[in-house]
Amino acid sequence: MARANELVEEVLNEYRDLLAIVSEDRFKPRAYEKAARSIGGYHADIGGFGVRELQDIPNVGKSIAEKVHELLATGSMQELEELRAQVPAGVRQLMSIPGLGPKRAMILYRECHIAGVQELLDAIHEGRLAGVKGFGKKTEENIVRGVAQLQQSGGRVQVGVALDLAEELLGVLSTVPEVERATYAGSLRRMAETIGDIDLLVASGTPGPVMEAFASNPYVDRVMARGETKSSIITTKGLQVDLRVVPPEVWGAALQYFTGSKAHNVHVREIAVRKGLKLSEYGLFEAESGELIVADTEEEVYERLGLPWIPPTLREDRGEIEAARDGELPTVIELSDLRGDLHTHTDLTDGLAPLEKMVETAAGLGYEYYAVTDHAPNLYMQEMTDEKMLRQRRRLRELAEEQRMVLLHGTELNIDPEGEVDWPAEFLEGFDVTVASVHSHFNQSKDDMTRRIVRAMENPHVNVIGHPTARMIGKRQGIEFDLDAVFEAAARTGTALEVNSFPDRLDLRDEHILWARRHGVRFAVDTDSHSPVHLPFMRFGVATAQRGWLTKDDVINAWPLERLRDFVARKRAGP
DNA sequence: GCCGTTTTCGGCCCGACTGTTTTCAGTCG
Repeated sequence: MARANELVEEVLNEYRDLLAIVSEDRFKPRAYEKAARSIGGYHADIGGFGVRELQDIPNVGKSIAEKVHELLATGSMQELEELRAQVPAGVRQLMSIPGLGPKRAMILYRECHIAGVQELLDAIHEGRLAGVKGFGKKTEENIVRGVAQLQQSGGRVQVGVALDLAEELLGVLSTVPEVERATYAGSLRRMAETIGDIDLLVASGTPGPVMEAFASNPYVDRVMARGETKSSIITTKGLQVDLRVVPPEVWGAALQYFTGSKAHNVHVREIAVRKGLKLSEYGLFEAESGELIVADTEEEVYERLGLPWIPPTLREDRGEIEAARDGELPTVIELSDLRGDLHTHTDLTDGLAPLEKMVETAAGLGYEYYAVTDHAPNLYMQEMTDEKMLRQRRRLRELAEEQRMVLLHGTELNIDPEGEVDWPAEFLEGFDVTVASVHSHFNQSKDDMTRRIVRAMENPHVNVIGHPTARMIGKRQGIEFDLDAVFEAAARTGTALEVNSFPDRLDLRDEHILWARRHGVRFAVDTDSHSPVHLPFMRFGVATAQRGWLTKDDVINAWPLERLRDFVARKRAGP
């Protein structure tokens, strides 16, 4: 089961939104937001916590602890229900439109009785917003554009969300005795960055009980289709899930078929046709006789087509089939190849856990080394000082003595509009490794942005560019720069580009990695963890790296420590 | 509502941007 923390975080965020809509107090909603974040990132499962234990969580006081406890015990919160009665869900939905916040959502509801995105669009088209305070022509245009943007990403969820749900559902299905094998296929198995619907595949000789269990599982909102071997549901979170049950002996062919992508499958089937064969979800057949050749495993299917098994993350028909045919398929990086994480935070800045807790959790993952990279002073809100940084370094060196894992002291620098970073060279010298990122002035011109990032990479003390495009999936486009110029400079200056593993970033994204790789760029697959529970996000970064065809040789934190240190030292030494 | 080397009140991350505003509120990162 998912931790109670995530449920509570979600509920508190809803409470925060509703409070922001109805309340004049700006700080109360903020308090709930902070509590939600602290609970979501808390290292322990709060499922069985009492009020006293809840209050030990930072930013959770008596009042919130009592509400959370009520939620855990009864499944609901009295005061949330009261707010829900005051504010229709559609009003909160208005806040998902970029540029529209709680205040103007409330104006729309109070003055125009608008309680939904479609109602808002209708009102704009009918000119009913004319004269409403705070809604001029420009604002109307922005809303229309914002809604279009929203609908474009419509219905798709981040891969992390889909994966959690898929694993929950597989947990349910695995309790059915008739299920021999069960897994997820489709875009989720390919680890695409967003998922439109989840495809589950089950091997079973008796589909009936499997379908029954699927259609009546606790996540079902409604059953869309219910057949003998194929059913579709909409979950309570609005995501569609398709289940297909196949006979165990055709597992491999079915898995290959339902994993896709469509383009990959079309291409593979063409190869089959040229060999006088026919490939379907039921197996690989002789075209003439219809005789079954293989269906048991994916490996056999590919092998009979003259191909090695192709990792699902590569199956996008981006040249992987030709590469496989020619024996040039890269051995893509695996999670187990990662020797360390080079971008992580603690509660010295905006992380949620102390240094000791982060280090302890990372050590449990079996890393050889681990870098702590808290924010640098120019991100003013973090209130970093030289003294705080040096004190952290001393503590880290102490901790290192009790560790088998090597601890590296780093920082996440801020790339200012001119491409300068926080500290002078003398101070930067003291770090083992640094990440530098764009955190502000996102809308510089493309040329200025390119110059800015290249300038930062030319700094001998900048080793990794963090989340290079600064995009937020489904929320923010990301900055624009000349990709070739930046990738060329990264390779030339010996600066790694990050593959940020956070499921709402995945930055660089797969296409950019493929592109950068051709310039000879090195990469760092990092989690940017702000809590111990973020450290396992590495799997998403690794999947993204695979989708960009990276091998362990391309990734600096898959290197032995000495090679990594040499990478830093060479850059500092200069050309 | 939370929190405390500003400690039981009075702050709360600061700055930029945008649009509608005539000096600022709302929103976002």
